[in-house]
Amino acid sequence: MKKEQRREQLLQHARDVFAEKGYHAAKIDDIVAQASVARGTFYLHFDDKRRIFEELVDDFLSRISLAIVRIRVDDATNSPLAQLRDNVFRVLEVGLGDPGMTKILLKNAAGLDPDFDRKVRAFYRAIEELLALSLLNGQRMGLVRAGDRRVLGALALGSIKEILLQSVEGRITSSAQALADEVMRFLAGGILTPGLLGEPVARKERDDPPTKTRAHS
Amino acid sequence: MKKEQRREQLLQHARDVFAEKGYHAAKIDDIVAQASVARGTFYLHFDDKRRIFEELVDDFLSRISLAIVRIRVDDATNSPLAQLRDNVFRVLEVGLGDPGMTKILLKNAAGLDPDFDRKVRAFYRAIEELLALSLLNGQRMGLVRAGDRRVLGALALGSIKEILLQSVEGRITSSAQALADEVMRFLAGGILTPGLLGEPVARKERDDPPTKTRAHS
Amino acid sequence: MKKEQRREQLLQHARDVFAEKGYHAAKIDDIVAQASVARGTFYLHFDDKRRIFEELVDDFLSRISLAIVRIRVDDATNSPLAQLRDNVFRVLEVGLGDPGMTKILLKNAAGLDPDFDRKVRAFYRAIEELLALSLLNGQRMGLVRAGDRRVLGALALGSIKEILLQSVEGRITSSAQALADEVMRFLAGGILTPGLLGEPVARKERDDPPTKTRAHS
Amino acid sequence: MKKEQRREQLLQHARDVFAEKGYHAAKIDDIVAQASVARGTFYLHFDDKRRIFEELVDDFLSRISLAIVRIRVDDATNSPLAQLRDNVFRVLEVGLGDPGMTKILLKNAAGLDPDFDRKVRAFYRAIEELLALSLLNGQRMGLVRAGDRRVLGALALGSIKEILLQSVEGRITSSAQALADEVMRFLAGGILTPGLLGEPVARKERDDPPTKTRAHS
DNA sequence: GATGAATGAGCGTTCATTCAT
DNA sequence: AATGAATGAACGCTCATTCAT
Repeated sequence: MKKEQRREQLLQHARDVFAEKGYHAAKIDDIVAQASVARGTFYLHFDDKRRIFEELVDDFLSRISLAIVRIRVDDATNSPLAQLRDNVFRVLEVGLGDPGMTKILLKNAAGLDPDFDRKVRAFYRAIEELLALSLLNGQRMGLVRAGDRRVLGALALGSIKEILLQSVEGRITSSAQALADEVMRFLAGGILTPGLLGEPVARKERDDPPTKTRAHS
Repeated sequence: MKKEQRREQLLQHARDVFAEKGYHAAKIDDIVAQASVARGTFYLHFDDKRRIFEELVDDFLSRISLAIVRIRVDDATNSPLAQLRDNVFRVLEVGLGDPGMTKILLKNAAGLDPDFDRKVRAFYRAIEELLALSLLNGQRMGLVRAGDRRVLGALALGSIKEILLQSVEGRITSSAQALADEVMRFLAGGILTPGLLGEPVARKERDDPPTKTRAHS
Repeated sequence: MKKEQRREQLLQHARDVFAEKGYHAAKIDDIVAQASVARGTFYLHFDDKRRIFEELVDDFLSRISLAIVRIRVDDATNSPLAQLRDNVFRVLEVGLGDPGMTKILLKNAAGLDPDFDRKVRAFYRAIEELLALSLLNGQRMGLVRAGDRRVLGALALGSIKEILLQSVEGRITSSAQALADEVMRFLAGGILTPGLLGEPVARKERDDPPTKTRAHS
Repeated sequence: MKKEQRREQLLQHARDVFAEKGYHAAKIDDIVAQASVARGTFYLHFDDKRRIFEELVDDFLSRISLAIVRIRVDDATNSPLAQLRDNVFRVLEVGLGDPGMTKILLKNAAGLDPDFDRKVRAFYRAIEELLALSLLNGQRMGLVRAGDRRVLGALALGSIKEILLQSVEGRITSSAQALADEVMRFLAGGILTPGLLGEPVARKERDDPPTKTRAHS
């Protein structure tokens, strides 16, 4: 059990150092100094620098993944909307509960290591796929307005990511509950006073959205 | 200006290399190889690696800054809403016009260099301040619904950032125009069908938002 | 041309250091110190430690290989025996001409690096094959007495290797010419006074030597 | 003696590991893993890595030394030649009986450790001295032909070393008996058909051999 | 005696930066 | 201005050895 404790201790300290300095600026020396162990001890528990980071990221990503529960339309007690709100809440809760990893994942999303970059990219792809699918279902049920699901998904995802980022950087200090409510309010009605932009509701749902191709490369 | 050309050439190649490999994986050797000059030549034009990157970032950030025009309420020809839409459009246009820098700024937002981190942070702070101010004005004019301006700002900012990110990564392929419209639609009415969440409009504007303090550390 | 000189200089110094300390005890620092260049300079010319060593070994082995000329039975001016003697002489000459590499190859013949071990082994195998073949031809021509060619080859090869080893270690100080003569005398008549062991000449040549299998594992 | 058993067990496993991987590639971890003991246990029985290796080498060298019995001219039952043959046989027997140590001693003869290098060198010097002395006696008795005893000794020694090397590497598979006979045949008459090189017997014995000094350094 | 976690000196390698030509 | 060889600080990692339990 002692060994497992050391491991855990090193993981925590590593997380802190990575969060504070970023992957590249975080030296093995920083981690072991913070943990007050010798350099060799680190390699007793982890194969190399990349590995401990990967373990931290894997753990965090799986916690996020577990926080997202696929929405069930036949749930009697929780409406799809309530389930969506719960998902948002749980993701925010996980993120706020581990500010270090949240910061790393949101700010150092690439350029650390080819393998690692791929992993993070795959994670986001999965999220985006799930979102697109949920939005399609939402559209079919009349809960989500018409529009390109990729774009709608990006808009929603971006909102949540930024809320998380500013929270872990201390610029927003609300609770996960309050923020989840804010996000839901945002998704439900934007931030502008209703009626300003004409009638967005009138649009018909389309499976193939008429997105014009971009002009510039 | 032979010298100025060299400089410019190096800047372009450096941008490409940085965009492709990220700051740390981009070696001076890669840059000079792309530019077909000797290694020493690089240092004839730039003090060091950090500096050329900083110059690229500075240039990009100032182009973004120039794209954002403070909204004037007394503009006869353009409503505040139209001005907002123009801002969104121009920012998207700048971002899509320089996918390399956009990618770097959105994915490697930290951990490159202490000085550089500070600069990016300062840029975002400025944007956020401007946003908060604009939102306050919007609330006063009845254009923006009530709510914590920091949170509202983050929600809006995040949407745009994510749209940009997914665009430069090729997962969204609409034009800046179309995307600006989508963003405006989002800000105006969210993505959910109206009326689902009760009456969000009924809330009163509050300068001090009643955000509950977070439970977990 | 300057670069090639540096390379050559490093090769020479590396050879000396390797010869003096052996592969493992030879540190990059030793090599660069001996060459009076900075550590980085080494890596400007060679990929890594293994590589410079490999280059030295490859070069030496190919010089040895070139010294060995396949014996031609139809050579009018040089009898097969004279050709054999020339081969022995040239091999000794190459070995004595590069005592450092000779010492390394004869004393550190294994345990340096898996790739390198394989290379040396392959070299010796090739030599042994050539020897066995030459001995077969010699037997057919009546120049070589009957006996297991592998064993005969090993006996001859071992003599030459030991002569070389003791020469480069300073315990034997004769010239390559004199040593070649000694080796030929040895191959021709051993070291014992003739007639002591009965009639070794009476044996018949056998292609399949009757070597008893060993008793102990 | 529980402790003595442990020691012995570790020695055997260490010998196997050293033989398989060579001194440097053999890690303490490999040895204790083979022996199924904890790492600390190793240091309960041996001072350090060099020591256990030294012990193995010492043991092997002394077994070789014991196999070599000084030739007695006044032995009624065994002629000097028969005693020589017995020596060769016993050395081969010891070598073939411990292929691991034989391989190490013949292939990693240097570069392991300064102290150890010295010890091996001293052993070979002793062998060579003994050989030179025996050859002198042989010459005086008319059993050994004239010639530089150092060179003659090297030629004989090299033959035996190579036979051993190729045997433990599996390229020669004869028994120690058969190989001893082959070696004796070789020492008695070389490998060439008699009479090919003129009359080597005609030379007179000289205490100071007329070896020309080498031309190249 | 046995264990195995902890130690830390040491080394190979990288790469931004300098400078003689 | 241009070149590219040279520099050396810095860092990740290994592994023989120690020591508390």
